[in-house]
Amino acid sequence: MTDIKTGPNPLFLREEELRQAIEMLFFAYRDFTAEPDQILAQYGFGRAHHRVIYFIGRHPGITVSELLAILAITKQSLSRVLGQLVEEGFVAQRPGERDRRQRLLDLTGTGRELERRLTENQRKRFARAFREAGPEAVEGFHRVLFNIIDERNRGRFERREEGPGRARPARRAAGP
Amino acid sequence: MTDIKTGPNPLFLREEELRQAIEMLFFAYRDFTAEPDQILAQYGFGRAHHRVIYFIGRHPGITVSELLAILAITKQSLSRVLGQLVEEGFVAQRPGERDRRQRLLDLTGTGRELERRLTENQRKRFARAFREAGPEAVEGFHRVLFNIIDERNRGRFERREEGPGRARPARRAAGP
DNA sequence: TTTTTATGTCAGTCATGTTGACATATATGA
DNA sequence: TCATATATGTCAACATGACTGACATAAAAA
Repeated sequence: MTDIKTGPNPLFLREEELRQAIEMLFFAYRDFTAEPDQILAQYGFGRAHHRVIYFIGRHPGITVSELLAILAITKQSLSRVLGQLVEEGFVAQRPGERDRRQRLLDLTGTGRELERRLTENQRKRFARAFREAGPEAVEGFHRVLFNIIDERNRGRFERREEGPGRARPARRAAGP
Repeated sequence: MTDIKTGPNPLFLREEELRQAIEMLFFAYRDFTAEPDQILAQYGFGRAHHRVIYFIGRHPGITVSELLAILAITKQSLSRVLGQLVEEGFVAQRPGERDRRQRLLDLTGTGRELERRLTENQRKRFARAFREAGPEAVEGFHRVLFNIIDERNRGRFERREEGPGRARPARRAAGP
């Protein structure tokens, strides 16, 4: 029943390693969002505004549905936040060209400015962490975090080694 | 003004790498908490309850102040959540021995059970991610995430290579 | 004995999510 | 062309988990 010759129980070590990972993710996420949250508060905005600004900046001309799909919130939730951003001049909208029901979203100058200010903070935090941890650690970080994400959400981080324009075939559901 | 001979602008690549990291953290955290959130909902609890249960399980006999320090929320916020957990029999309290003002907190059997159920989910997710990414990646993940956390919160993750009981000297504030 | 500390409580507010129901304009297919 | 589906918006109500501010109590410490 009892291991002989082994020092501390390896199952315990594994358990401890996993708990450390869980806690690190908790503290990292909290510290990672704290400073942007403070900046946002100056504008009367919250973290939800940051997410909207971020993804519009990342995907100029994104539609409302696409944004909803990324954020995975209800349209009612988005509407409040997005409405404020439009009204206060951080986000501009224009009708879709092929489909005029769509609202295509873009950041205004002011919006880009705020986006830069918010994201620069988080970029710098990662830049520092990457620098201090070294390039191999960065690769490892990427690999682990990629596997933490639900499979259905990994598409945007897929490494494309294939030639351009070559759509990757849909991954089969796990199985033989 | 324009780089000759270099392919894609390396500054752009770096920017892209940093943005990917930012987004991965967002999606990972969301997916990581989604399943426990669903379990909690069955009990009428939320993520805040999970955090309280988790840290009481991790530090049996923890005081209210210590818990507040870890969670970094106000006592009013904690009080609601903790109150429910006590009332519904997931957390037990006893007065401190040396200081009878203190409330020492422990999980009950039911509490431990729920804690296990919640955390097992997250542990498994990390176990799978670690397995698929490999041990070197795990080390890298740890190094990067450690550096993402605010310095003042890193203590709990410090690798202690020194002998037991040997307190590590406080790190000097950066500077010459 | 006075002051500080650990904790609790009441009351109100805010940000961000939810559900459900219904409205409108446009696109698309039979 | 007409019917249906889609993209989006809006109103209303509610839940969670944070916040601030003010005040209360018991026990420890000076």
